Order: sequence, then structure tokens, then C-alpha cells
Amino acid sequence: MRMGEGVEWGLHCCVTLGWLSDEAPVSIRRLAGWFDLPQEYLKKRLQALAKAGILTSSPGARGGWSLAGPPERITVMDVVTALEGATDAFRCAEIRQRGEGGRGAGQEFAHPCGISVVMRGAELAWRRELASHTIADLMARSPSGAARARRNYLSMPG
Amino acid sequence: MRMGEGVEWGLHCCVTLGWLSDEAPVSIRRLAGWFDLPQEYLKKRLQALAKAGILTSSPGARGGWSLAGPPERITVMDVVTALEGATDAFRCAEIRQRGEGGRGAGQEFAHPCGISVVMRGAELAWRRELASHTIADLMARSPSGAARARRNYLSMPG
DNA sequence: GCGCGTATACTCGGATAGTATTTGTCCGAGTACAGGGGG
DNA sequence: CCCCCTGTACTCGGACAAATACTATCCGAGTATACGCGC
Repeated sequence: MRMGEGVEWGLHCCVTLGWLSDEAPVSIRRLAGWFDLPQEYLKKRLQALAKAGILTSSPGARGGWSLAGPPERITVMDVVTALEGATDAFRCAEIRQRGEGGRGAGQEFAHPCGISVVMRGAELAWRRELASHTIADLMARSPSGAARARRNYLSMPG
Repeated sequence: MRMGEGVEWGLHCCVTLGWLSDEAPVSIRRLAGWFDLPQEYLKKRLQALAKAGILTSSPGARGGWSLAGPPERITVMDVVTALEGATDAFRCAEIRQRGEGGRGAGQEFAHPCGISVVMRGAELAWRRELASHTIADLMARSPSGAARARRNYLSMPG
């Protein structure tokens, strides 16, 4: 069970854009250059964030990406679900109903099976934890030099 | 981010074996038949559970699988980590240190980045939740008929 | 009855193939800005 | 001076290719039980 790399990319980009929210939008080229990421694929991930309403993109020259809202209102979970999808990691295939186990099925399967209940509960705890942190939190927690360095590089002309 | 199907299989098998712990070990053929699962692949997953010390297997005729310990002492998390590996779903690739961002690196990266801290915390909450439920819990929560039906089928000769 | 050989029913582990998902790249099209030339 | 036209720097979206998981199957080998056969 693995989470895509795009999540790390997306979160770092959100933090970065949070620091530069008072400036012009930042192009993919700049963001990819800062983190040394494949530009085209990063674009795809950011597009997913835009579709979820987390980022906005402006086309044309001097266009680029910026946060769609204040960093305090974007949670880590928002980013994760935008990039990884809203479906749970554990998907109950109801194997208890298949094969011989499902033959003489009575009321037996009216209730969801305990396994999926436990799994759902665990993912809920996970989501809750992710939802309790915002981009603003991440910005505040980062070393002070990081924001400055990024301003210099990413708002530099060229 | 998706969890392998083997987790559902493994948990159902553990519950089933818990119900049959007083009987002879159960063969793969029986288990696969009960849930209608691919026999050879199920075997692989159960072997992973055996390697983790959750199941024991006995070779030879009338051999098969059984729980290695009392169901109260096997947590759902034990099963999940045995099947999915112990590594976190989120793996921090430290992209903050790459590209232009890593050029003038000072003490900046001495502390782990806030993103991985948040992610780790969330997975911890997830694991904690999984660890709080045991196979015995799942057995108790299942409809009473299920245990009976399984005894009939799986301990039946042939 | 006892011992031996054989058939049977399992597991073990490696090798391999198929499929789905993730990651990465490419290209044509649209959009905004900037600058230059003609009116 | 103003308008249009073109070049440039972006994004959008689809199509495609590569890499990596995940799922599934196959096979030779080992091991314990069951059974029958000869002694």
C-alpha cells in the first residue's frame, strides 16, 4: 500500500505558493525547477489540485499557479484526497458472500462485515488527523529561511 | 493509494481459522473454496502471514493452516503489516532538498520536514486504530450463523 | 501383527506471466501579455 | 496615438510510453498420513 509521490509534491507546492500568494502566479517551470521534479507530470498533479478547487491556474504569459484560498482553510487532507482520490484504501470486496460462504445466505449479510467496519474506522482516524493540519500550519512549521529562499528564486525574472 | 485484496482475504481467513482452532488444520483448497479465491495466490498471502508468526502451517496429508496463537492476541494491524509490509504509505522523498531548493542548504534540513511529520502522525493514528481490534473482536462481531456454517463446510470430509 | 513400499494430500519456494496502477513524455490547441508596424 | 498583428510564455487536455506494483499460475521438491502387501 503506497501513496503516490504526487502528495509530497503537491503539499510542498501548496506551502510554496502560500508564501508567494502576494506575488504573481508561479509557473510550472519554476516549481519543477525548485524541487527538481518532472515538469510535465507535476503539471498533471497540480491540475488535479486545481480541479479540486485548491489551486487556481491562469493561462497566458505571466500566468501560472496560485492558492485558491487562504492557507488556513486548506487542510492536508484536502490535498491528499484531491491527489489520491476519495475512495478508501481498503475496499471490501465482500468475499464473505462469494463461493460456498454465500450459498445459504440468510439475513447474515444484512450488516456490513466487521472487517470493513474496523478498516473504515481506521481510515477515518487517519483522515481526521490529516484534516487537523492546514497548509498554514506547514508554513509556520518550516524553517524561516525556506520562505525567503523561495521568494528569491521563484519571483526572480527569467 | 490502494490496499491489496490480500488483506481482506487474510482477515477473513484468520477469523475462520479462529472458529476452527479446536479442529484439524484447514487446507488452502478448503479456504479458497469457501471464499471462492484463487487458491495458489491465497497460498502466497497466507505464507506471508505464517512468516509473520500469525499462522502456522503443517505439511503432509491432513495438514493445513491454523492460527499460531489465541485470537485475542492477534490484532488487525498485525495482519495488515504482515501482508502490506511495515513501511509507511507515505514515503518522504525529501524533495525539499533537491533542485534549486537544496543549493544553499544550511541547517535548514536538520529537522524533518513538517509534511512528513504530519503524515507520520496520521499513519500512527491509523495503526493505533487497527491495533485496537483483534481477531477475537471480529469473531464476536460476526453473525452467529457464520461460524456454524464454516464448521460444517470446512471440517466436512472430502 | 508388523514392517515396508507406495499412493495421496498437503505445504514450500522459486520462476514466470498477465494485468492494473503509477509515473513520465509528447503534442496540438487555447489564452493572455508584450512589442512592433500601419493607420 | 491607437489598433491590429505576431511572437512568446504560459495552461489545458488527450494520447501515448515506460516503470512499477499487484494478481495469478505453474512446477519441482519436501513431508506427513493412509493404505495395502508381504512376511
